[in-house]
Amino acid sequence: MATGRTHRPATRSRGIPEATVARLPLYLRALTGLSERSVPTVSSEELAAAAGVNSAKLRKDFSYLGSYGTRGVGYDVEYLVYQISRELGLTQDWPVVIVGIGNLGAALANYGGFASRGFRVAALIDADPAMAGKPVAGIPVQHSDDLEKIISENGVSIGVIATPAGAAQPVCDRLVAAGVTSILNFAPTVLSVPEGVDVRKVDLSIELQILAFHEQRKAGEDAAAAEAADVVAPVVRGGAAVDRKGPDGDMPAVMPA
Amino acid sequence: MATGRTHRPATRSRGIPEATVARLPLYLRALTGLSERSVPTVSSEELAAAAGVNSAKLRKDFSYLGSYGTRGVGYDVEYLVYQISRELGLTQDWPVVIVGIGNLGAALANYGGFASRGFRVAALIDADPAMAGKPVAGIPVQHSDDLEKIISENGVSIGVIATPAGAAQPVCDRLVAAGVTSILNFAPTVLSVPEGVDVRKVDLSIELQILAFHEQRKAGEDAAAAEAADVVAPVVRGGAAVDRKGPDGDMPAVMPA
DNA sequence: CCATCTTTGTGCACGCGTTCACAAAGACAT
DNA sequence: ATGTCTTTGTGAACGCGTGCACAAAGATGG
Repeated sequence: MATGRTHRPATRSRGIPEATVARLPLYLRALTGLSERSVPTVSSEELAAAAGVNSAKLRKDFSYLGSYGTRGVGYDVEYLVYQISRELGLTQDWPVVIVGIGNLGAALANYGGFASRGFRVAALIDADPAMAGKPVAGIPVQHSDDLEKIISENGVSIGVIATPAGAAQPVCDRLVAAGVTSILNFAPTVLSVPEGVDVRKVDLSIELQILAFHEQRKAGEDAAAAEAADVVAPVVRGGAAVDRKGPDGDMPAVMPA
Repeated sequence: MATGRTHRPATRSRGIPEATVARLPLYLRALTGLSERSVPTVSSEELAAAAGVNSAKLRKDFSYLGSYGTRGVGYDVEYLVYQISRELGLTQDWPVVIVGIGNLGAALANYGGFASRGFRVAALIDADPAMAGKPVAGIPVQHSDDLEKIISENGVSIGVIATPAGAAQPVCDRLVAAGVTSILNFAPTVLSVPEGVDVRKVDLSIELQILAFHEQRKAGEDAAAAEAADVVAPVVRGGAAVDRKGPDGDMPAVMPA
C-alpha cells in the first residue's frame, strides 16, 4: 500500500480500531459490486472472499459498527452499504482541493474515483502563473495566491498535495492555516503538521523499494535453491502461474485499491 | 501512506520485520538528503527527527541490519546509505513495466522518482492500438499483445498496473504467467495471485475515505464541544496553525527537504 | 591510564490486531 | 412447537510492533 499508513499513532477513534477503518472502504467496494448485481444478502464468508480478507476479521470489523447481520442468513447488502457509507462519512459532500497540477496532479484531477464517492474536486491550484485559467479535467486552474480564499469560500477540509517535494511543506502550512484538517500527500517528504491534522502519504518510490526488497529476497532464495538443485535441473525463472490461489490461502497478498 | 500497507501478513522476511522494511526507504531518503549536504555522521535522534519517527524505533530498526553505529558518535551517513541501499536491493537495476497508459500511467511514466533509485521504466504497455508507437515520457508505447515478449526479453520482475479496474486481473494474470513476481496495483480491485507473488496496492479513493472518516469524527467532536461551549464563544473553524507539533503528540515528526 | 560524557543497542513490558473456536441466535422444515 | 442447520458475534490466546529505560561501548579530555 501506498504507504498508507502513517498518521494517527494508535488512537482508536470512537472505539473503531484504525485497522478496521482502513478496511471499511474495501468492504464497501465489494458490497457496491454486489449491490449492482442486485444480490440481496451476503454471508461473511462470501464477502470476505470478495474483499480479500479473513471472514473472522470481517465479522469482528462489522461488530464494531453494531450487529447488522442476521444469524443463519448473512448481511443485507443495501443496509450494510448504507451503514458503512454513513460510518465513513460518505453520505455527505467533501469538497477537495488539489495543489500542484503537474503530471500527477492532472492525473488525479481526471481520476474518476474521486467523484464516485462523495468527493468533489472543488478547485485545482498551482503556483505557475502560466497555468492559471487553463482548464484541467474541465476545471480551471487557479493561482496559489488565492489558496486561502478558495479554501474558506468552499469550506474545504481535505487537501491533496501533488507538488514537488520542496514546495510541499509550505503548501501544507498554508492549507492548515486556512482550515484544512486532512491532507493526502503525494510529495516525497515527511510533512510536519499541528496536532489534530491528519496526514496520509502516498509514495510510489517507497512502494517500489519495498517490492524490490522482497524481490531481492526471492531471488536470493531462488539462487540458493538453484545452487542446491543445480546438478539436477536448470534454473527456471518465471514459471507459469497455475495454482491461482485464493487471496487468503494462509495469507493473502492481495489488495484492493 | 497510501495504502500503504497490506500484503505479506506476518511473514518476517529474513529476520527483518515487515514494519522495519517499510521504514527503510524513509531513512534512506533522509540520509540521502544529509549526504547531499555532506554531513558525515548523524545521531539516531537527529535522523529519527528527519524521518519523522521515534529514535528508539530507528535504532531497533537498524539493529536488525547489524551494528552499523558508533556509540558516542552516531552513524556514518555514507556507510548507512550504502547498507540500506544494499538491503533494499537498490544496488541493482530493476526494469519495470507500466501497463495501462492512461492519465495515471502517463503520470507514472513521467514521474522522476522512478528512475532516481535503480528503477528503470523498461516499457510502457497499453491495450489501445491507437496508442502503439506513440511516445510517452520519451518511451514508445507498445501494444499489450507483446506483453509476454517484452517481459521476458527485458527480464522484468516488477510490474505496475494502471489499467481500469476491469482489466486489472487479466493483466495481472498475464504478467505473472510471464514471470513477474512483484506487482504495484493502482487499479481499484483486489488482485488474486499465486503464492510467491507480492502485490502492493495504491488506492486514492480508499485513502480519501479514511481521511473522511477522521474528518467526520473531528467535526462531530467539534460540534459537541461547540455545543457545550456555545454560550461562551462561537465556533472557530480552521484556527491558524501555530504550535507546529509532530503528528505524534509525543514526538515531533519534523521534516527537511 | 582514568574519568566522564555521549550515544548506541537491547531487554522488557505493554497494547493493538489477528485468528481460532464456539456458544447464541435465528431461519426453515416438519 | 420443536428440532436441525446455518451463520453471526465474541471470548480468549497469541504474536507483532512500539516505546521505555538502562547497561555497555566507545570517544574525548585531562
